Amino acid sequence: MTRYNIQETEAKWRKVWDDKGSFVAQDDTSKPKYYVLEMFPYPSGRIHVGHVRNYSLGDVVARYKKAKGFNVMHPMGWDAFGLPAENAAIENNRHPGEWTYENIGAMRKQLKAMGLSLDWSKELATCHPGYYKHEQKMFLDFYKKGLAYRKDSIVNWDPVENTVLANEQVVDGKGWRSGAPVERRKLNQWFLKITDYAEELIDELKKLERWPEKVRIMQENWIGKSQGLKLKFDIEDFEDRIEVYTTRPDTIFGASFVALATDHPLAEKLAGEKDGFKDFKKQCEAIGTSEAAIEQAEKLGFDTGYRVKHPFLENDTLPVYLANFILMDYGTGAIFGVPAHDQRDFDFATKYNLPIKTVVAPEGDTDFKAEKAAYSGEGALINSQFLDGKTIDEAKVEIISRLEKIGTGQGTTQYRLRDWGVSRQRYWGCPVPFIHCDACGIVPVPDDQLPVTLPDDVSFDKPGNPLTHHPTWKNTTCPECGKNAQRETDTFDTFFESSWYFARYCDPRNEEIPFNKESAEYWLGVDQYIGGVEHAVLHLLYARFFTKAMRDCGYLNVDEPFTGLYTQGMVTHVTYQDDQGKWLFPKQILEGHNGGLIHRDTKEPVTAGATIKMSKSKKNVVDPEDILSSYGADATRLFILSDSPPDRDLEWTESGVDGAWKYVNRLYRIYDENLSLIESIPKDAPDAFSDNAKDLRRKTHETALQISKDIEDFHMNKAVARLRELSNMVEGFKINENSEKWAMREALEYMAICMNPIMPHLAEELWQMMGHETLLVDTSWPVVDKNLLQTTVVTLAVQVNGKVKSTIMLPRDAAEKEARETALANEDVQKALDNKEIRKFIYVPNRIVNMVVG
RNA sequence: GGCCCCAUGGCGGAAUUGGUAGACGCACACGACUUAAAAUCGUGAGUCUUCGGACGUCCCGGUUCGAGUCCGGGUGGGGCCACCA
Repeated sequence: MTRYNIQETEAKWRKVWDDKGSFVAQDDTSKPKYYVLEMFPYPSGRIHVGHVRNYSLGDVVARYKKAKGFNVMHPMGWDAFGLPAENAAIENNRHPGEWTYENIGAMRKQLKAMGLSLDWSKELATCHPGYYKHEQKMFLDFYKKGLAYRKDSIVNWDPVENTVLANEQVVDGKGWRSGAPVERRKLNQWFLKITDYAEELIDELKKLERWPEKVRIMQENWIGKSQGLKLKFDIEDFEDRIEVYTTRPDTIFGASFVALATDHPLAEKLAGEKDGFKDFKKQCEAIGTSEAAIEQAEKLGFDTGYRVKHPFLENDTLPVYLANFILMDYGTGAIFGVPAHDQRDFDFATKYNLPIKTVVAPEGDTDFKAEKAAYSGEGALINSQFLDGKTIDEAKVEIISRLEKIGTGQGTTQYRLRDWGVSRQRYWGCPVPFIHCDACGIVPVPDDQLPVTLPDDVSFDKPGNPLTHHPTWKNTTCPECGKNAQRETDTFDTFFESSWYFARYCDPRNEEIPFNKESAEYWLGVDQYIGGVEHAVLHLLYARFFTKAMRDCGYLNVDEPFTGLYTQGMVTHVTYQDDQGKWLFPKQILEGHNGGLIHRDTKEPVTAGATIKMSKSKKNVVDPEDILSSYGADATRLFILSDSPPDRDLEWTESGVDGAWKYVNRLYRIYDENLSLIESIPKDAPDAFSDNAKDLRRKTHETALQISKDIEDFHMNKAVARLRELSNMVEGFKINENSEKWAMREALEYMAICMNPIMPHLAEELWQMMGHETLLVDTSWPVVDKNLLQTTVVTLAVQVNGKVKSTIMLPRDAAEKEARETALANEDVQKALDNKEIRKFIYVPNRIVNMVVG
């Protein structure tokens, strides 16, 4: 018996595929195309188990679709700009670029060890000037189209690091690295007008049928479309009017105050001179930006002393407050407060002793009063003059139409979505291609001067943006007037690069064009995109927006980037701690003689804790490189695809990988032991098959069919189970005659092809062992003979009063009479019937018999 | 607080979409091989049982000849968003 040498064999086949260019995609319109893409990795230095899961899943799809006759493109690249490179530069005194490219080299090697069917000829890195050049041009085109603009905005500013922080980098109101309290600062920043596409982005979600419902709902909520009313209030003794936005215009008669955001343009005008205004503003700003702080924050108000006229109540006026809970960047930055029907307004009114007027009552309770809390449920209008008795929806329509008639209000659609701020005060990103000129203002960099490249000689010894500190880089001349001017030193948010890379794979080496338009229109949208659900909103929304913006700037005629999306679950692992509570790596753990866990070196006892997402801080991580080198790629892939459905969390266990490894070896043994038996069998099928052979053939064809269904549904765990069922049958199959030999060979061939998406190296090796001259990767998915699938005899359950009492054998599609006779002839059934009268006889052919007895 | 998802043996999970619950695997037990262990192979197992059966898919109720699956109510767990008017 030969032993299966995993390392050698796997390396051998990877080389063969590589030398033959088996996975290099060509534009070929004679075949249906299939574009498989996994979210590209950030080159942090090493791949982690999440990557292994992501790329194993994608590879199953890519290899399967190739076998199914599709022209498959399955490329890989690197999301190479980002903060970690700068942090590494600071810590190790290295250039971010050098660090990044070194990491790419290391990770490419790791990925290649997985035997993925990737087209490496299309590899790209977003930090390459040949990549970001096109991105700069794209931004200029967006600018021309009015999709990019500058405005003042409030940002999280770290006063120690001298930089803007993303919301995620603010922890408990402090900078994540400096620990300094974050300030809110107004900065002039670049924005992309994603809000222009709010309607289309929300509308086209409906068309993305092959996206998880969950992700579509998340995007829908994020965009947050709401129907409402904009309404202008006249202020007594003041020339301006206050415009408010509400989604509950029906409650207008319950309004008891109007409130403005503290940074509303009118705030200063109305209250600027008043005592205590400055203190009030300071108090509001002191409240942190963290969620916890906001939640605990008390409602604060400042009475401006002004009053507005109620649009329907002649002599009624409402006080105008400034309030800390009103957001300037949603709606109009002003509201009318209805304490009885909005909890925030209720809290505010209680605090400042404002009237609480109930105007909506639950059905059948017209005397209802919202006394302890706001009531936001269904009901009918009360205390509202001409609205009384109407439902909320009817009242909304009525109010909007009346106000539109008198011209003080207008029904509007509002979105929660904000424009995308893309400026970052960072070095390792794509420079924003603009020039600041004292005379001409903001001037785009001319096309022939692109790309604006990053300087190599940078230092990170001072906090803040190295581009600003660079002695010469920002000095340039104005393209319009020729005078001295300065470059923009901000770089783009790194979500910028990932918003269009899927198109760049269509001619990634071309420096002249961002992508080949014709080719991109052939390949896009991505038929199957796979990645973590954590990108459900940001990346996936930005990429959708970019695609539409590129379309409108004439780049390509595609509406949506990803027609199919799959979001995979996380990989978890048990945590380990020693007696001192120190976290330990799984590979530091051994099982002691008494069954308890001990430390591999110190032999001290160890406790196993919760199973949670792998994280470096809890040390519950395994290094894919260790796993790949000891178990090989096939076993690793098999394990990761085996038990858990891909959208759920996967618990990594050492015994699980071990089991997968055993199965790889077992499969090899099955083939090795059977090959000599079937060697001499002629290619042509025999005229007749034994029953035994027929059973195997049925299982073989059924398995091929099931596995293809399972893969198409992303039920990789089920596909593995089917494969194991077939191999179990093959293993126990006794060969007595030629037709059985023939069926055995067919089973082994089909099984190898079905194995290929999951364990490609082994499958290729077995294929060769069976004497095939061509490669398995170039072999088509097996043809399923539907005639073999149906058995002539079916086993079906016989129930008495809904409880299974026995099973009977019947010819397929047997008539009811025969079913009844066979069922009644059954001893167990007779016993259960106990001579009682059969009141009803139910027979569903090939499914079930059920008898109801009295 | 809002929106969404989930609940099946000791564990991960299957179940033809309303038709024999527990496929496939992990862990376990016993047996074979071995001086022994590992590896490998074989056998067993939802629970209780007076060995006739009875019960069983988080709990309560409903629809149905028949419910893990559908409907109503609850409990528990998870995810996303969150002062969005």
